Amino acid sequence: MRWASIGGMARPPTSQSPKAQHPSTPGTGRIDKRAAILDAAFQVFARDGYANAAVDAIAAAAGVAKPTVYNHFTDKQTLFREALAADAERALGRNLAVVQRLSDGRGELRSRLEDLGARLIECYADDRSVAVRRLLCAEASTFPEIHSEIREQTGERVVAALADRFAHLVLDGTLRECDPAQAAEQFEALLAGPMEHRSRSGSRKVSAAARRAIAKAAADTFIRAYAR
Amino acid sequence: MRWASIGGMARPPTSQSPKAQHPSTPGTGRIDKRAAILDAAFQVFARDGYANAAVDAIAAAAGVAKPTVYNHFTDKQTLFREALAADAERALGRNLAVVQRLSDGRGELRSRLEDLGARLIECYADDRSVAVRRLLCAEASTFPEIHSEIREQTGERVVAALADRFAHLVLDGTLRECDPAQAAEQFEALLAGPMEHRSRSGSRKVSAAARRAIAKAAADTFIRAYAR
Amino acid sequence: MRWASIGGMARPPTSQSPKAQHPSTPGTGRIDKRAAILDAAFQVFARDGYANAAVDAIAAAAGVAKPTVYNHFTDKQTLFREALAADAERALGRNLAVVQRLSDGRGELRSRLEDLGARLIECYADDRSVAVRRLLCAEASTFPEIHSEIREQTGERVVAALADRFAHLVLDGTLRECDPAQAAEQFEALLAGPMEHRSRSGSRKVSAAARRAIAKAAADTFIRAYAR
Amino acid sequence: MRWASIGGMARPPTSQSPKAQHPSTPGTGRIDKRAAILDAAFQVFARDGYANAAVDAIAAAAGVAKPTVYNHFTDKQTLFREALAADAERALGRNLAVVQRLSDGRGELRSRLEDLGARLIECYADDRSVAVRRLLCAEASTFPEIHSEIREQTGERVVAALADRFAHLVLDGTLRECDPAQAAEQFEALLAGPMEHRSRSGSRKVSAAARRAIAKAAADTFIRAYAR
DNA sequence: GATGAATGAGTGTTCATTCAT
DNA sequence: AATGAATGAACACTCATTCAT
Repeated sequence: MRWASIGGMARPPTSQSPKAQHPSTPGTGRIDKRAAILDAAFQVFARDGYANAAVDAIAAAAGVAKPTVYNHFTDKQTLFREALAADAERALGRNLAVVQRLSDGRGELRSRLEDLGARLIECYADDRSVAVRRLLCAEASTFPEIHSEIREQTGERVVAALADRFAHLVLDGTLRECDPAQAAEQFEALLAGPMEHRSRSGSRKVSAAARRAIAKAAADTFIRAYAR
Repeated sequence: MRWASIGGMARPPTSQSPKAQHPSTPGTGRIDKRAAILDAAFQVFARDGYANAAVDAIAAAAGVAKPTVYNHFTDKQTLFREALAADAERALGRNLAVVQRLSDGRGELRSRLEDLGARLIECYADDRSVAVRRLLCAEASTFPEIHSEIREQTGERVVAALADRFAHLVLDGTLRECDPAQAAEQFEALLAGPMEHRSRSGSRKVSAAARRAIAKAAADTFIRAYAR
Repeated sequence: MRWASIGGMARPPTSQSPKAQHPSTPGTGRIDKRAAILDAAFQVFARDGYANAAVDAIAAAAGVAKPTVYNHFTDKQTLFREALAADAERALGRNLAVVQRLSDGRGELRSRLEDLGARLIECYADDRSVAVRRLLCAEASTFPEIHSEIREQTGERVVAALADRFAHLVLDGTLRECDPAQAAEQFEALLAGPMEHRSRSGSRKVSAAARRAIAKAAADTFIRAYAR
Repeated sequence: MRWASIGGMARPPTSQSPKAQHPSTPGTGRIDKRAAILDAAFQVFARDGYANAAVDAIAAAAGVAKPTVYNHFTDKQTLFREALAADAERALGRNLAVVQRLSDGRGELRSRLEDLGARLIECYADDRSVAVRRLLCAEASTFPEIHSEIREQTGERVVAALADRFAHLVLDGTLRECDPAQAAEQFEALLAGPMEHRSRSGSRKVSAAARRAIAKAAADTFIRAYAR
């Protein structure tokens, strides 16, 4: 999945009023703050973009003083990198779990692919996912390394996992002889491309029905092209 | 085409030394300057992103003084919008011309699709194209209207033109009964998705061979799925 | 004179209310501002030291906005350098004029030396002189070049001028055969050393009587050591 | 002595790895730390100046945590004062010892003065001495009291001791009738002035030969002016 | 119409200082 | 007594934007 791979689940509501909250478990304070900052950073970066995101705003959102941010992360850049990475990690797990289902599924190929597609689209449409793609794309020239890192940690691995599933399906005769990597890449494209198109790069919501239709169409085209 | 639609041709070498150049035709000076500013703006925005692009830098690149920029374009935002729009217009023509070839072509379906795919990928890989996609994506939340405007002027119309071609192919029996719009959307996705993947959102070059392979694979899958 | 060479005259009262003052001579505005900034910078640096001097404060003192300061001088460092240099130039003239008097004087050697000493001490005790020495000394390790530059432009040349006068006095038999450079260095030391001592590096005033006494003592010792 | 009076001896190598060193005598730990901090503070202040010296850096250099510094010294200011005072105390001893030699010496006046001068110049040229003078001068307006305190503890007393020696020399007829305090002040000036000049306020080294020459010249002038 | 100069608002970053442990 | 973590206050520097010419 180009970007679908970077899905995200709703993050736990961390940043509470800093004074009101006396950390339940002593010693967790540091970690709490670090997590709160990462989370706030992600939200602010997502909302304002890298350049427009004020560290002040991030600190405020995290319920922390500005220097505390710099205490945990040396730089605005570093904070950016780590915030994205943290989110990417969460997303990776979610995406891989979805792909795994393909092998576990017992049903007919078509329904299994439709289901897989629908779930990957869900990941792709997730707000945090959209935000990460935007940020990565926007800062691709400023932070080329981030882009590579995160993509390798997520997108690559998801497509690879997908390719692995397809390879099995080739072996057991469900799919025709083909390059599983290419098949995976195309399956992902058939999901993400139309979604990107319809959602206008994530700037408008796509109805559940439309999402389902995209998954159906992708599965249909894929089966026509690859099923034995 | 999601973004491939926004291809660009090399723009004419505009920004010359401001003092050295005395506009040949008197009265053209204003227009010259306006064009020079638009061009410089595009380059600087493309290089630095919206937020990081200094109006100073744009003015310098255009060989004008900063207030001159503000005389022609009220805002940095306006300048951004117009610079992108100017580029999009150029790109649209190029893309439509490419799509038109599909109907003119006389050869076999496969080779015509491969050719079309290769040319669209060329548009997609063009530096200015990449830059526009990046900028649109990056500022999608800041300027949602821009995104829609430009997409409608370019992407939409290109996919529509493609759908129109496919509709003809359905009528003449080359393609099976299907929704031409969906077919167009998917064909575009099969080209753009893998390109985006391989080029890491345009941050690394994709070899000509690889591009050709993507076009071939897209045509192959498309034919298997849609040819009668 | 070690530092006495860097005397200063009261600078003309430049920085007036910026709004109230419409530059009498049109076109002088830029220069006015530049001078006002230099002057304000000197005062603030002198009062607070380099590190503690806020550019904000300098701008305010000059009746200018902060960016205007950066418009005229790229850096805080540059501003510092130029402010000191500007002052040093003024001081040099004053010191050289004083030394020149030695040759013009017609009276007895002792009274001429006492007079010279007293005038050099006046230069040395000048507030701006004290400030420059402090700043140079304080930032000697941060801006080693400044130190050299200014010293060469001032201190060196004053001692050299003094040596030149003494050389003449050797030739006309007023002073015994000796190294005029060394004599100049020592004469300066006999003035500046006790002044530095008594004024506690310029942090307390030395009475006019005490200053006169120092000059007298220096002249006396010098004559005993060097007069024929 | 203006500043020559503030000489320094190499301070014992205090700051060891804080963890590795378990104070041999229990209970000495506090004192060890205090000394380590003072020493580190001196070094950092000397290197960076007062304003630029980070308490962080001092703590690190001393192998302690920042709050430990604040436990021992309430303020950055206090730390500064005490660090300078500690160094001054060491220097005083050294300088007085040098002056004492004048009376013990048995040789001819000239050689004794030359020797005294050379030794005082040695003190004056010492790195820590140079640093202290710089710091005192730099912060003279910020901490006027420090300046007085330290000068009284060192400079004053050294000049006084010198004056005392000279008084004896007047009594035993070696020197002519004169004000011994003034003689002392001038002798010191003849040493320190040229040194300051030649070393460009301590920012470049002065060769041993040049130092010797300065001492010789000072002794010569002094003898011409004050010997019977 | 074009410009040199000026500015108000804001940004990232640092530092002396203080709690809670 | 010593520390890790947190903070409020500043500060250098930049930028989009506007006058006066």
